[in-house]
Amino acid sequence: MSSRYNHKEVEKKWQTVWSDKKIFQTEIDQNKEKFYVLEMFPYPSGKIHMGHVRNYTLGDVVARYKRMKGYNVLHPMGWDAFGLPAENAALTEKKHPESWTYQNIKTMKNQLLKMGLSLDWTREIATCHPDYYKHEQKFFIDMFKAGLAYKKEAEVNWDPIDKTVLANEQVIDGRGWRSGAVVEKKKLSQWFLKISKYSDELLRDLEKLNNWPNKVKIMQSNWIGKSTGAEIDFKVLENNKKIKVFTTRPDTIFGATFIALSSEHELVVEISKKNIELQKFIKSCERLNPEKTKKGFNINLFVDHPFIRGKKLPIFVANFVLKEYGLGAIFGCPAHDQRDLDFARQYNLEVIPVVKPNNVNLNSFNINDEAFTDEGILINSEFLNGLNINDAKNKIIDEIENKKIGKKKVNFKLRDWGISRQRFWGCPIPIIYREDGEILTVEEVDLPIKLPEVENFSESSSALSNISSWKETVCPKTGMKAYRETDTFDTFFESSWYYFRYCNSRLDKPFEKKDIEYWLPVDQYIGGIEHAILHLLYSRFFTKALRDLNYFNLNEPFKGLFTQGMVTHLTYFNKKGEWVEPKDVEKIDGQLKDINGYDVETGKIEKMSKSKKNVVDPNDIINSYGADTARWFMLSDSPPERDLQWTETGISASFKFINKVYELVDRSKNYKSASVEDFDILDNLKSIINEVSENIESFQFNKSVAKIYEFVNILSNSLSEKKMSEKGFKWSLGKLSVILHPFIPHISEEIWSNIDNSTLCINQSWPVEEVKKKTKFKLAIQINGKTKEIIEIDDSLSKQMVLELVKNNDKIKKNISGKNIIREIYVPGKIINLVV
RNA sequence: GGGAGUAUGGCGGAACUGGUAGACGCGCCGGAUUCAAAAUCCGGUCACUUCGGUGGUGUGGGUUCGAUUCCCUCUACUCCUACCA
Repeated sequence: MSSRYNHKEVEKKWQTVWSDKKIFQTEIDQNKEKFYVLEMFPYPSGKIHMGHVRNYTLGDVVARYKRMKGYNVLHPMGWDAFGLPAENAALTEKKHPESWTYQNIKTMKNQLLKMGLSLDWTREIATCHPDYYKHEQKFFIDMFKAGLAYKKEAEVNWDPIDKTVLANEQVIDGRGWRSGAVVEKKKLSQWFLKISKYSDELLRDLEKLNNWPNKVKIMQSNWIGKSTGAEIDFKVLENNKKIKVFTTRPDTIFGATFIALSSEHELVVEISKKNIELQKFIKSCERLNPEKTKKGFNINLFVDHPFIRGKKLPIFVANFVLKEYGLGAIFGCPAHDQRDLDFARQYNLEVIPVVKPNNVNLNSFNINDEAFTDEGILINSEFLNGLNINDAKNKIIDEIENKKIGKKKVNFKLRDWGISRQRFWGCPIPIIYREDGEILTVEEVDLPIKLPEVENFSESSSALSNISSWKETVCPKTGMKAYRETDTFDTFFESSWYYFRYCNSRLDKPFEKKDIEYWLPVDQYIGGIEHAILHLLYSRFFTKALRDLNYFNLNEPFKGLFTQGMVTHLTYFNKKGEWVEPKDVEKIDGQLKDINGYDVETGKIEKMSKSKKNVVDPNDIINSYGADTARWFMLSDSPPERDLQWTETGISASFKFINKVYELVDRSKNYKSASVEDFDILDNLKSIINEVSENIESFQFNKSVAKIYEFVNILSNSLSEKKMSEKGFKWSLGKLSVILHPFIPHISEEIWSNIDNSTLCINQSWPVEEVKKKTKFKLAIQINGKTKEIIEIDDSLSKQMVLELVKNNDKIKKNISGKNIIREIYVPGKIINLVV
């Protein structure tokens, strides 16, 4: 494609101007309303991908628009710089993860700079820098002192060949990704944060997040998993010990026919010490999927039924009872729980129905292979008989509390957040273990605990526990020998507070309270749906925890959230079934061929990924078409929340548009026109401008784009047919550059500079146009709801006058001749409907 | 199994609280320009049609003067979650 518009030159020029004039550097200004726009910061993996381009383009539209609307906009960027890929790269390249990371940051920053984003780069952060992570070491110490951080045993994935702990993503089909060895579960003592303390608040406050997608709120709410029920004690006959059970269906207690315990229940652990059969059973369950096979082991002990005198229930160890949920123990009521029923049938246990459907006769109701879990009426349940489920629940809970054998209980699925990672490239946990067994937090003056310098990074140095020179230390108080905690933080720790750090990223404290008060919460956060639960939940927790540690007074970090769709691309594969890169595919005589001339077929449209080879490199696109073209394509057609399909025709359409706009401006330089009546045209343009604004406000950028196409088409048409006055045309071009600005800022500045060389387009205020009320409108005439004719009428006409006009219309006359009009419905400004 | 969402031309997608279905872009067709092509510009483009019309928003039904929009049924696809007692 040829063009006189030189995107490389123009884009570079304006990027330099913005940067030289420090346009995007922001400071607190109490006279202006603030607006904090944030996109989820990238992991510095090497180069930016289309997902980043889409994410940051969306954010930039908001940031530039809000700025032109007069807000004091904070729009920062940084790097989520700790993580496993750096360790892997360090192993293969024999370099320190740090140098690999900073190299990537440099490359990716250059790529982002070329996109022309309105970022305040003076606030840039990299979470792997000690000036960043030293503050989170302080947070951890505060949390530890406040009882929010604690240590307990937890399982990790252990690779017996590499003798290393593996992250979940390093375990592929149960095997270590590097060694291929079958991964073992190993128990280690690890650090946890008490997010569960905030379960209720995290759930409740979701309701206040009005500018969050419902989908995300539902996902978080399910994850927190609140359920109300009861805790009930069962007494073991043989030894008088108590088994505590959690249930959401205490109303079915009279249908209880057995007790089931998880293999890690303390009673089971105790018994299994002396019972080899039980040990074998537990071992055999490890390889079973309980969803397919439910297995139990009868330990020949019984409990008393708390409400039925003399009734004994057998106790099983069962593979379908979860150890992490509730109390690791349940009572089985087979008639009203499918899992219990499956289990009962297998071990010939009693099935006693205690709830029957409302409209079914008691005699004709029985349980076969399907448990009855719907609403109904209590039966076979003494004092509960005849009640509905809800009333029965309340009554039995009262009874349980009266008898002091349990209580009403709210249970959450949410587990505490395990933050220990047995890795090198992460933030060290500031704890030392003294030889006398004391666990101490590192003194504040000794922070940061920096990562060690390591030459020739290798497997053996990939965990801090192997670096004894770093690990060994002395207690600063007593001089006793001590060693450091060698676990590092989960990288979600860094991303849980980076949005606070942007307020003043060079400060010696994590942040200043007054800055937080001005800038937070983030008004618009934008990122992928994949962070719906973990990152966003951890950040919400962190905010509440820091609030309780008196850092500030803020309840929620992100006021508005937007989750964008993925960037997808058609896949290609050859006869051998190998994926083929799009750039290697060519259409020859209607047949797709690869570079070797072999036939290629198209596969599904999928998310861009290296493995499917359907990736398009943003760098190539920006180099050959320019940033504006890439941005325009990202914003056209697809609504931001949906997936965007990358196509070659799409990108060239965007390129065409950019050039068309340039040509239009170029051709209009000597525009001369006799004085013409252009009120209608200008009015139309004005209402288009307002619609562009509305669509930006509601995050429907694809609709803004469509409106801008209309705007440009009108201008282009007016130019060739001389429909507008010189003054009107010049006005329109000015407005065009302004409304283009948030989307494609470079060409926008270029056009603006033709109009006014002394100011910048980014500094113009966003237009709000007054559109005169139309005096005429188009009225659709319907017969029985079907449109037959459209006429233009005056606004001031009464219904009677309109009716007369309509009935005298030739076409309508024909349609209604010989028929009776039963009803006439007139909606002014829209339709008139004659019912015949 | 549980939860959420989506379905409109050849394609991506518009249609405000029910009121002219298909805006805008792509593709395709025709024309202009050109020695020719690319690029560019102009026009057309839901289907059927006896050119009067008729049908049409995944399926079937309902409410209404009027339904892409509201209610019910079914189907297909996508995502999340999963023995959560």
